[in-house]
Amino acid sequence: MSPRALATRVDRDRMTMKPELAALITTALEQLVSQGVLAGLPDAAPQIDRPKDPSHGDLSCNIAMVLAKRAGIAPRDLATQIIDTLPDNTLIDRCDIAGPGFINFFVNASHHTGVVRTILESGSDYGKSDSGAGRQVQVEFVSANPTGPLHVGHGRGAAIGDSLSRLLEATGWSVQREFYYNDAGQQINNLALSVQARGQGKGPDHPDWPADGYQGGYIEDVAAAYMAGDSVQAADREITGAADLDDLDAIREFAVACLRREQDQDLQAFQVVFDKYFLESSLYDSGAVEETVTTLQAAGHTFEDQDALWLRTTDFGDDKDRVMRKSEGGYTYFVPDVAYHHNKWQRGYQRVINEQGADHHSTITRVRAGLQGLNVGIPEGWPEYVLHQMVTVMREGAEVKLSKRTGGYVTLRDLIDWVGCDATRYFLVARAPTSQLTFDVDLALARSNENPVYYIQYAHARCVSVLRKATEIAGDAHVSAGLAHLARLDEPETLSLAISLGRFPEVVANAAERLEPHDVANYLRELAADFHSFYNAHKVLEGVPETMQARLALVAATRQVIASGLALLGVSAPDAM
RNA sequence: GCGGAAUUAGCUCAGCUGGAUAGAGCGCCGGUCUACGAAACCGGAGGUCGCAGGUUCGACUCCUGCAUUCCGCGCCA
Repeated sequence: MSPRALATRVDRDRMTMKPELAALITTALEQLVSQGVLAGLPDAAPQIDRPKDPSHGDLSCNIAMVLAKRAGIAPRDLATQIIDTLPDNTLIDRCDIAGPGFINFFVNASHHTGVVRTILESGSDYGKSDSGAGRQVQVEFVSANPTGPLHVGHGRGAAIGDSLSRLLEATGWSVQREFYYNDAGQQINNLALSVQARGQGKGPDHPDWPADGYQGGYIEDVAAAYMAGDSVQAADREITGAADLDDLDAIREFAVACLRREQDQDLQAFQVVFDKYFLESSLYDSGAVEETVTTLQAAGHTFEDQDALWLRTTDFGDDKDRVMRKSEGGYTYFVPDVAYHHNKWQRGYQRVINEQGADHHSTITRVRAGLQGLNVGIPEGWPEYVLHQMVTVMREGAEVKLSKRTGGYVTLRDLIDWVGCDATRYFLVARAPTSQLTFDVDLALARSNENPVYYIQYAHARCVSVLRKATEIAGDAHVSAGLAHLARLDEPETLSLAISLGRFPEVVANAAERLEPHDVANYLRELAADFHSFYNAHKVLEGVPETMQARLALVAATRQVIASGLALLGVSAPDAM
């Protein structure tokens, strides 16, 4: 029977250990309050930790120390009273009081091994929760300008943003992934001028080369395609090169289509899919930009100075006021930005997360200020931001600064070509976004446990290999049969693997809550290590049948959790390597 | 100068809303296959958590100051 088939069984109590214990302790505290020992309950639920040292039990609680002072009782004495008052239960085998007043709980082994049943019954649903309750959240990420191929920074944004989206989905949110296309600003004119210049045979060294022209080799490709009358499929329409170097509008349209297509192909190779592409130009077409300006003026947050129109962002915490409309008449970028975010709000997204490079940090205050100025009820901290720091690429001990395609920055495509999609995604998401990231190409290519991607994927392949072998020996009934013998999973390596499997729902919930997907990457590394230790210590396909069956069930559960965890990172879980 | 981020073992990094003797991989030293995949495992050495104060039962974690590195600071996006 497959794990899928098992999932039809009665839905078990999926409550994890921490809240279960917290409830027991709260009951005890209520009892102590009614006995007059305590004056009242604490404000928050008791804090339950997993101690690092196994001799401190499976779970520990500091509540006695927290309440001791207010109760006028020594922490250790209060701990004793809490333990004595704890209701009867099957979760806890015994408790200790340790150090200054920690209560250490030793969980009944059947609760550890029982997770195997839960995992096999839940299948890919194991680890998911519904804390999001189906609420909508929009995640905007990548949002690169269509002026060149995606660089490694966009890659990091793509990896983090997509993984965040997956985490939010796993915790019950309804997620919309959006890409904002800056197709209307000055940089697009520079793009068109650059293509025009290339079409005229000029290079960056030519005296008439545009001032802020794009110098990458890809511009030559675009110019050549334009002159050859090639057709480019971009989003919903097809653009054909007009081959007319005087028609700047035609060049612009064609060039944007070319680069947009290239970015789409990069994202496809990176396994990232967006629900919506939002075009900046549409904000001008719909009048939303004008409307934003009018609204801000009407609200009295603007002033004119030196022929320019300014927004008094200092009223909303900015360190200086910002120009909205330049003296030459055009708008600065942040006006459409405000209009865009207002549009998100109007679309009903009460929660919006923007994932961007930290070099855009200064826009946060500005955009939020503009939104506050609109006075339409948008909360001060809206939208949320996740900022990632820079990525540098190392290869053979030296920083890589050049890319063939761009002549400059290293592209996402370069990384995918060098190390593959899986390794690229893993490495770009495995560090805290706030940390600068060094992408070591040689490490990502290594096929040993110095490379976490292969280490984790290898653990998955090993699981599959053992399960396959077991099926060859005696069909596929072993796994389900093992559920009756989980008590045999009692060796230290086996139990610690089971305990790690039991942590998965906490890890997912916590990573989603904190918007930090790298927690999942770290967890998987540890889980794989636990599995490899178990695997080396105990032969699965030997010994008495009941033990073998129980271990097979454990292996099947491990395979499921590794696969589910990797899926949250957008990394594949191969059956063989 | 202002704002943001960072500073933990030789290297690359974890450290969950403050919790017990600060963890992992690599590298280094030493072990484990007539094989359920050794792409693995086991053991050892290695740290004043940038510095100095403060908060408290308790600080890598919170607060203040300082130092260093990175990123922003345009009528660019």
